[in-house]
Amino acid sequence: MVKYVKKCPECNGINLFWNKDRGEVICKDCGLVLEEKMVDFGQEWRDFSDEGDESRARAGAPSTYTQFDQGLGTEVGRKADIYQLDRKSKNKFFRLRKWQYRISTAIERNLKLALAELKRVSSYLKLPKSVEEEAAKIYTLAVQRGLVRGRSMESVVAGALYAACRRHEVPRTLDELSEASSIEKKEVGRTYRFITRELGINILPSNPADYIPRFASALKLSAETQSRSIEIIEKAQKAELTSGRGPTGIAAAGLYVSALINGEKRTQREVADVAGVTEVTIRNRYKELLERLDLEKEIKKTKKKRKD
DNA sequence: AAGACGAAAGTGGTTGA
DNA sequence: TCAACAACTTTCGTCTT
Repeated sequence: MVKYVKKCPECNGINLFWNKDRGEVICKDCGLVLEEKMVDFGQEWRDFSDEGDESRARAGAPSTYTQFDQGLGTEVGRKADIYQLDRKSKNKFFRLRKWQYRISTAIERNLKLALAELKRVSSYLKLPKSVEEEAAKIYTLAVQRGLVRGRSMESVVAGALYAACRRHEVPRTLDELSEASSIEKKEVGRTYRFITRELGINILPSNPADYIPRFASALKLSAETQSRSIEIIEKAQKAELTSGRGPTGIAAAGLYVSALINGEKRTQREVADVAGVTEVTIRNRYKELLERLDLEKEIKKTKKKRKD
């Protein structure tokens, strides 16, 4: 596999490799396999590596996005390469190398800092490693596409983490991301939307049920209450009470009702605080749930029981 | 007195002309 | 680009437990 100094037309990533045996060029960032004929363009595709280097078997650490350069470095040429060049080419060569150096060091410095921040926020939120990796990947793509320009590095990190959480179905609220990264909630949401749109990823609305375990444990509710609230949410989804609504509000209302039914009452205030919505939103969802899912009987039942 | 309820006005984002 | 719009919030007064 030979590394090219050329950007991927799909994701604009710089990690393109030419597999000589197969005659394919593969982008390590988006997995795109470029058409063979692109290789034939010859001069467009500059190969700065020397053969011997690459044909040697290489066994290294697995490539990872949380390392700032994925464990792979790019360099324009070596000293040995230039002996065969005339003066003009030499100048060109040095110019190129200077630029390559400037660009790559700037990007690498940024990535180093950003990934440190990313790790900090991620561990603060106790996110799984897989999410951290995904976020690092998203951030790396964002940097390569120049999406960080005009935005603070921290907010892009927060946005990338938020996106990664959603893709792995371990959603955190914007409030939590905001608190962990000390970026305003609005800003996190804004950059999240921006980078997901620009990178063309994701866009599947998060499932309210994904929030239940975390909210429930924060409120010290029993496992029965948890599973009951998930049932309620599933019913609500079938009754089309969930589309267009904020998932956290639905999760909060479901949890509130099931707590009532199981005689583990929490105030609307408590649930609202944990879920990061207001009491009003809980009330609205709660009302809809009662109307459409006739849960009133069940609540009355538990009320009677408590009297006994 | 605390919690639940609901009306009214304001905010930020989406959508469609 | 702008206005209408839906969801959610803030605030506040009233009712219930």
